[in-house]
Amino acid sequence: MNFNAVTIRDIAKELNLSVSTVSKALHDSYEISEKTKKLVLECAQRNNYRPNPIAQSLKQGNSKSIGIVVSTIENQFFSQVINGIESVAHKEGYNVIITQTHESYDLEVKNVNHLTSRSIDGLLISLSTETPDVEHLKKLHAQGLPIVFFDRVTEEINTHKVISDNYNGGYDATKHLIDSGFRRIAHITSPPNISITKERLAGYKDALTDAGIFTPDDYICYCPHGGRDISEIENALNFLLNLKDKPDAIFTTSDRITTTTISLLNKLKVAIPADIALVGYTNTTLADILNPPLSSVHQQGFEIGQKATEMLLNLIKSKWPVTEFETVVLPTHLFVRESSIKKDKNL
Amino acid sequence: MNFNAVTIRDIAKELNLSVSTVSKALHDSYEISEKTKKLVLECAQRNNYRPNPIAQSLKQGNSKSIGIVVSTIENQFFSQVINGIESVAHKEGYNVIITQTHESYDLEVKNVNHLTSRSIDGLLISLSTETPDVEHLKKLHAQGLPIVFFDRVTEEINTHKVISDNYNGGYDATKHLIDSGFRRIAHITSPPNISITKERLAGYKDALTDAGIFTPDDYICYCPHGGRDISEIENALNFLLNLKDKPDAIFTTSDRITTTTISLLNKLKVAIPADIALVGYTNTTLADILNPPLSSVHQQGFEIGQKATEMLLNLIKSKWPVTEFETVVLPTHLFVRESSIKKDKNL
DNA sequence: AATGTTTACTAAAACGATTGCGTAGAAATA
DNA sequence: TATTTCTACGCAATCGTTTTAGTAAACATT
Repeated sequence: MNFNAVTIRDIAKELNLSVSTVSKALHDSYEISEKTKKLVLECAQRNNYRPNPIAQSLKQGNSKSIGIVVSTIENQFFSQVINGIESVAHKEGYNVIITQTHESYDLEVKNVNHLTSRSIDGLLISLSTETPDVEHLKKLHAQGLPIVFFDRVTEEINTHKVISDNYNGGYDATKHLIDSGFRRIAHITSPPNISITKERLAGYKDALTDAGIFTPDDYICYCPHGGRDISEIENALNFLLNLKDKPDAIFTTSDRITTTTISLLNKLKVAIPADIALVGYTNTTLADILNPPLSSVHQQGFEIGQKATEMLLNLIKSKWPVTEFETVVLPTHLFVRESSIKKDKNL
Repeated sequence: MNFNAVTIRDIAKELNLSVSTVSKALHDSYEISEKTKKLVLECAQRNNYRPNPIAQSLKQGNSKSIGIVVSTIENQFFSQVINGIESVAHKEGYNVIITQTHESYDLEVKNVNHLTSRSIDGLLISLSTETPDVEHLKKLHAQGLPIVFFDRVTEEINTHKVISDNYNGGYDATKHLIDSGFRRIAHITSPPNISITKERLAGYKDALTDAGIFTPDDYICYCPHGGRDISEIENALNFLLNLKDKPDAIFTTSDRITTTTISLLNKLKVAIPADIALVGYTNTTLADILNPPLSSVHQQGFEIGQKATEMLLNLIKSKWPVTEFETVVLPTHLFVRESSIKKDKNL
């Protein structure tokens, strides 16, 4: 049931004009007299006529909408990215269709299929943690669908990418902990297959190496689902807290892992930072009022969204197949709060 | 640039068949011989043919997608609602287009127009705080667009609605504060024009009245933009804290107002709950690890989304104009945490 | 053999908007 | 008056798919 019954044809009938005259009048064509234009416009207004965009899309061969795939919009980083995307897309008359993978590969494939089968003009995607390969995207990319990756990218597809400076984010967070006097710094992170994990981990490792601190591999814990399930982080913490050389600080990646870690440490009566200091990778606007206020690496979510969308729209609008691609890296910023300030426990 | 060039016509040409034969073969019609079907299917596969959904939509008169209008997805309540919406919509093969008003009336009108001009089959909307009237929706409703309101509803349009039990949420929160020994309970809330404000306010007032507590009107502060700007809450708090009969507790509505209130009180060194107790209306998953852990009225966001979508899909699928509408009210749940527990300040 | 039935396909008309081309009638020009 | 030019509009094709209404040819029935 199409609720909007008023078509260009209805107007034509009502005014005893041809369909093409009405269409041209609505487009303010020079071929139509002012009198007729006025007549048509008035009639369209009165009947609340709205051109059927589906018909327009069919005619024009584009849908003026772009698809977004993220893990979950509950993650403030992603909702900030989406705001950035919208700010650019809407300005250019593009609509945005948001889908969530909840870190599942299955859902990612389904969403991508759904989006392309709804005829999007381009795709913005941050890969799911569980995505083992990108064949589903390679095919589309080969067919000419403009794709821009952001946040979690893949090297297997050559296209534009926008990421945070994850390496330096990881380096800075770790160095800050070192500079604050911590030496046994653990790392709880997402699965090792996704790009952000590797990059942040590399930063973490290099900061430690540069400071001459040896860190056992035991200190690095991976959460298979990126912290989707509390148990993943419970396991990691149990493991870390039971090590004979218990860490005195933890560097966590991702919103979910970070906030869940605080929650669990609080529950376990492990004082932050007295017993264990914490620096997270998170964009939550609540970092300031958490208990304790959370030191965190902040990413320019909004800007990432903006940049990615600009690049995507360039691809979409390009008349020629684009072969030169670039990867934009935006800086991260470390906010130091209480959770990483060395305190004497007995103070 | 449509990236998918292969049409049903291409296949027809390649196999020397008619377009209709190909279409029917792809739809496994009984009119087509097995041999031809196999031929067509193989050819479609080989050329990676995918039906153009826009053409299908045009033909079928529906777009299989529903529009959502919320104030902002950064608000966890709304992202939870959206998850609920998606869970139902996707199961039924419907796509979802999310738009944000950021509490602006202008954006609400724009988004609604954009959505309907993108041919949605139905609309799920929570009104913006700044929306003065619903003429833009009345028109569409009159034209037969299926609409379901949730959260912030209007009485001026007769259709399905799904809301939280805001009255009881307000009542319970206030009663809890009273039972905890607080007597001077202020209320910081959204503008008085939106439904949730009125309902929660009524609950707040009744709880006080029922307890025989007189409360001056001064104790009720409205944030014109629903707390979008920090200054709104700063003003409210300044006002409340400078009253000669300073409140000993505050009941706040909405995620934004609640979390900003904590943040500001912390900054002002006003101890929660020792100086001022706090109960908020919020769905943040971080309530537990805030400083202090926040007592809050929790709404069934996911379920609201589910229910609203079920009702919308019923409207969409109905062959007959629906005239009997219902308003579903889902219970809220008060989580008591530290922020509202009476404490002797000098303890 | 004449008629009915089935099989397997095609032609053409939708869906709604856009647009190149054609043209009647008015106006301008020769 | 005859011819050209303009003006203002209509016709018909188009986008890709679906669907209704056919129709030849093969087969079966009487």
